Amino acid sequence: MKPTAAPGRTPRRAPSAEEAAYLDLIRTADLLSRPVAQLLKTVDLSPAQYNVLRILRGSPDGLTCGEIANRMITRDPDITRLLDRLEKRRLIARGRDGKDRRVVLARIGPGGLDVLASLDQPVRDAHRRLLGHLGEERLRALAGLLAACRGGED
Amino acid sequence: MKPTAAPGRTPRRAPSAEEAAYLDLIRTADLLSRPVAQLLKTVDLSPAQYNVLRILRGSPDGLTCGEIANRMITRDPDITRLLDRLEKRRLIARGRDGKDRRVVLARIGPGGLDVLASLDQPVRDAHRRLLGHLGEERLRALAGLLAACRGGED
DNA sequence: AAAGATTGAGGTTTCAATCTTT
DNA sequence: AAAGATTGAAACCTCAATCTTT
Repeated sequence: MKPTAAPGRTPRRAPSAEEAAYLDLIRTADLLSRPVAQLLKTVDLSPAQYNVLRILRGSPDGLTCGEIANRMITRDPDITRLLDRLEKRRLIARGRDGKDRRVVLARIGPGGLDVLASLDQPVRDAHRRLLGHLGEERLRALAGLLAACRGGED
Repeated sequence: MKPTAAPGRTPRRAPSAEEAAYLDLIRTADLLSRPVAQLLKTVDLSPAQYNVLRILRGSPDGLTCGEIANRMITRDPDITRLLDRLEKRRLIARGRDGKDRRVVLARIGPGGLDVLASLDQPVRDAHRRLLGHLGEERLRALAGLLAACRGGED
């Protein structure tokens, strides 16, 4: 008996392994990022803003826009206005550098450190809740495969 | 000799395996989705719009907003305006259902099918270019791990 | 001219509130 | 009242053009 499609469903060629993995990857990232974004929203931070704060916490001497852009986990073509919003809330401070007056150094402030501190444990909990059931071994296998994905042509 | 941090870099506790995998996942999804989004932009489609068209191609009898939302690879809380834009370009058509006049059925049109047809090969090529170097075995392992990720608490 | 950052304009996303039909 | 879809307002993202300093 030949395979039959569900009603109203046009059968198409089987998806390639590449396409299947690609879709799984996007879908999974979206699914897992959502609860974290929800958590961040309780303190009115977008994932990108949170990412910037964590980057700046790691470099208390301050970083230029370009350096921040390089370290972002997600590409962002408008660091300026991202920093604008954080500065308006006094979570960070900005200033021109003394030597090269083209560059602007962004630094995290006490307010930013406080917000981050209040999020550290909840974020860790969320990660564990979302991925802890995989166990260390599979998590490392996953990390390895993802690194291999990023080593492709593009 | 005790481990020393890079200049200006505040050392922090080693990230948990969950956090590392989480960040890798988000980063990788962003990185891989970008070239595809670029390709779609050549025909003025966003990834979400492309996703809707593919979903509708699979169901020529039409689907309700709710059904479309369920099948989206990425969650979208505003299917209405997504469809608005596609309808304005005559890639899809919409109409109220006869029986239950609350529901709106969206159907793909000839224009939408044409755009999709023009994209099928380039999209396949992009997937292969991005992920083909992994090989079938690792791709399947990846798909399995991603499925396990989605089977978590949330 | 090039590097670094900012601004303007348009489209998109998001939440919540609303409208319509059951 | 509940399900299904639409609308309003505000924040956000993106591209290209601009400004400033080297």
